[in-house]
Amino acid sequence: MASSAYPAMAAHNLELDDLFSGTFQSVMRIEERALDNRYTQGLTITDIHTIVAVGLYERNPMNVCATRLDVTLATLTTAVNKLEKLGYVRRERSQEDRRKVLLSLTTQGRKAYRAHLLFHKRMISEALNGLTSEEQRVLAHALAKVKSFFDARA
Amino acid sequence: MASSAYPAMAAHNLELDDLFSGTFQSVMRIEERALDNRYTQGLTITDIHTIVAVGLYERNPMNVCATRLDVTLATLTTAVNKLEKLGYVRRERSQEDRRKVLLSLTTQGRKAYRAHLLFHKRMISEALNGLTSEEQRVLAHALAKVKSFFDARA
DNA sequence: ATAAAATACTTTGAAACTCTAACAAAATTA
DNA sequence: TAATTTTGTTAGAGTTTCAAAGTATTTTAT
Repeated sequence: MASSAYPAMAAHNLELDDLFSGTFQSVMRIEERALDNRYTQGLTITDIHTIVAVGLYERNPMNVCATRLDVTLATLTTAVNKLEKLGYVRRERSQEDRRKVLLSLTTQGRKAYRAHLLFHKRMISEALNGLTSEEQRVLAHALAKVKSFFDARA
Repeated sequence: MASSAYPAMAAHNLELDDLFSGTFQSVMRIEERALDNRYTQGLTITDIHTIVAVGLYERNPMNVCATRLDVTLATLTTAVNKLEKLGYVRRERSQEDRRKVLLSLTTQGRKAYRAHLLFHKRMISEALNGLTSEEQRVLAHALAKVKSFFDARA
């Protein structure tokens, strides 16, 4: 299961760089496995990300969702084609601006959203159980820092 | 640039769960942008991961590299086809066991490896500039714990 | 010793995800 | 009102991945 693709070392010798890559990959793998849920059956990680980008109780134009996902409109169109056919996402023409296609989640789509979110929260909170609250604080602080650093140059 | 696809919140309100997803995506995006380096031109993230899995001064059978990457042999075969053609990776039949194909990096492959590694280290160290070394220690410890938690159920 | 099974890898064919470029429709601007 | 911009879809192609079938080599069991 290839914990990290980088040479194996004792945990205390792993540098932060390797830890970040490794941890993220591990989380991703687990996330994929959680998709045989009753509410997310037959969906891929990409589908879930699309559902999340549509938003729980929002009606967003393609535009907005594509930006959230950092993909082109063409990509989102095909993604939505699938999810609309499967009954997770709804398409409506905007009345104010008839160029726009507004996306929203169906009831089934909201169930999938919540199932994924719940799983995610549970995973993370279990994983963090072993940490002291000091460790949790530092971890949150560091992650926020790393993220904002990267976002600043994106 | 879609920092996270999840609703925007102030950094201090972000939960660890969102931080993980968000940070991960941000790092990935930046990592991709760093690939127009002199030594990594024309390579994708996947290619870099493959190069890393081959190892700097190792001669590993396909088998081992595929496991490190958590992909099938078929997948690795096509990946190596490309990298061999481009001159980053070398294939040799093992003399001890002629079923085995041993992979190693060419000089060019090692340059790409080092360029990527350097970039990565620099990114992370810059990003963590604001943390005290004590905080960095705690962070490393916390990440290692989280990672091992996830690996245990992979 | 040799037949059967296992191992290591490649090839083939297909699916998922992505993009660019060309197109169409509606709204805005000149 | 004509030109431009915005919003989205379609068409065509590239990349990455896998499962299944096939090849070559080694190991195991008889």
